[in-house]
Amino acid sequence: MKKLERSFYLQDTITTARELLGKYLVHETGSGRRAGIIVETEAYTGVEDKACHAYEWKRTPRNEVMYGIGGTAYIYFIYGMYYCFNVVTGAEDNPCAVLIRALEPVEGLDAMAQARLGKAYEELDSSRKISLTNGPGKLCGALGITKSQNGLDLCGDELYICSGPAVPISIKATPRVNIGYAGEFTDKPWRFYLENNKYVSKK
DNA sequence: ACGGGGATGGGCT
DNA sequence: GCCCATCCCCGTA
Repeated sequence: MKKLERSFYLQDTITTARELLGKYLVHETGSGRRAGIIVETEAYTGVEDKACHAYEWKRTPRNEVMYGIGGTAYIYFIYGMYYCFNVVTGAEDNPCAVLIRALEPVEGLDAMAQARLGKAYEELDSSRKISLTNGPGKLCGALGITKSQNGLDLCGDELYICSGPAVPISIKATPRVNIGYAGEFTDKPWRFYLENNKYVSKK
């Protein structure tokens, strides 16, 4: 299990979104490591993509880090209560990102259960175990990801992604979730997930 | 099973 | 003052 290098993140956004499936997302917190396998992603392909925060070169304090180099963490606050974690892709000044939508928990299960529900992992029924990380806001809660990690370099030591086991995987593609405002981009099949994985957020 | 609606507050016009 | 790349609960069946 090797930390992904810069070159991985410099690939085009859709390739990166597909290749992130099966990789390990790791957060080294003050109280231990929390990690999970990435099972669902969405590609936001840049200034032409009406669903992308940087559509038409929009540049504000919130999305500023999207203009950085591939391999930067882009984390934003949404709906008054949740965070979403994204991986910036491609060269600088080419603002694209991949939203991580779901994880399969691997390490730090008790810390995740504590963070989300205030309980020990083994106290949870199976549906509560699944709902620990089967959505973008949920996985941030479980891993302890907040705005304070916005802009971190994923080639660093706090928040990073590792290669997974070389296992055959089957990838499904569908339209992205909750972007009905994006006109002709609404139906682009840029959401990817591991088929048959029970931690995927929907269908 | 499925759907409707409320929570909740930063970000931006 | 409206929007939002979400989540969870509480109806109906």
